[in-house]
Amino acid sequence: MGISKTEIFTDQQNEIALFAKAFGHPARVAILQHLFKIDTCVCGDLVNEIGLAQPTISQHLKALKNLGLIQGSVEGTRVCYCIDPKHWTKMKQILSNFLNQDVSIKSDCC
Amino acid sequence: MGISKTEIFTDQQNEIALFAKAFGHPARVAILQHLFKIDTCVCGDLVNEIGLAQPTISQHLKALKNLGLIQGSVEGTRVCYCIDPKHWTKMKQILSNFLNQDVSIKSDCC
DNA sequence: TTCATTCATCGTAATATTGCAATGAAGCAA
DNA sequence: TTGCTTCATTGCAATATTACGATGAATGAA
Repeated sequence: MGISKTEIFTDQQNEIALFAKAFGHPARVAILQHLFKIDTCVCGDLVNEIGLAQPTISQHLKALKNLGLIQGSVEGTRVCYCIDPKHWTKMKQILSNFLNQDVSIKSDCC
Repeated sequence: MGISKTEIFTDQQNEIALFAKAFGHPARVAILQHLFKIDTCVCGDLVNEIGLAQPTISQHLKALKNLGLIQGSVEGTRVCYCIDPKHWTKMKQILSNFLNQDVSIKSDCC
């Protein structure tokens, strides 16, 4: 009913899904790519860089922050965001494990 | 407005988001893991394996199939699903490229 | 043919997500 | 103080997703 029945899945499955959902929107992909590109951290430049309204960007940043993938530090009236390397690496390992399951070479289905 | 503004993002960003969305639900993660585990293909066993109703599983399978990640072949009254190795590999490369962006080692944000 | 099995599709309800205008909170400058 | 800037939050509308009962299509068995 529009709500995922998380309780019938393993913690691992739910964790993979949670992380994957973070990348499930092009705006969040763009935000992360931009944070990677410029090694100094950015703030509201993301609003100019990506063509979405400021509240929308703020919402996406919040989602990424809640997952721990980015961190923000206040600098006067500005807020500086950057990748959180530790959590990014952890997430990367979890997703890579899932993606790298071996595809058995038999090409035929059934 | 509930609709992603895909037009303001690059094809690459939209593609990453589309694939990631496929893993953004634990049921689809579970389906894929099960298809990997048993190397012979499965059909409605997925309904028993995962605790969701048959139409729900069917819906998730359709989503995965539309992305090309799995393929299904009819066998009498049954339908046999399995990973599509070619598309899986392609998807894996696209997502890995994104995940493996270098985290610059400077730990401090701004 | 009739019946049972298997799966897809339809229709619908409940919830989630996306997006933005309006507003609020916090800092800095004058 | 006032005003400006920057960002977060609130509130709401539009759309998407998730889930399942009911039904339909196709096959095989009797």
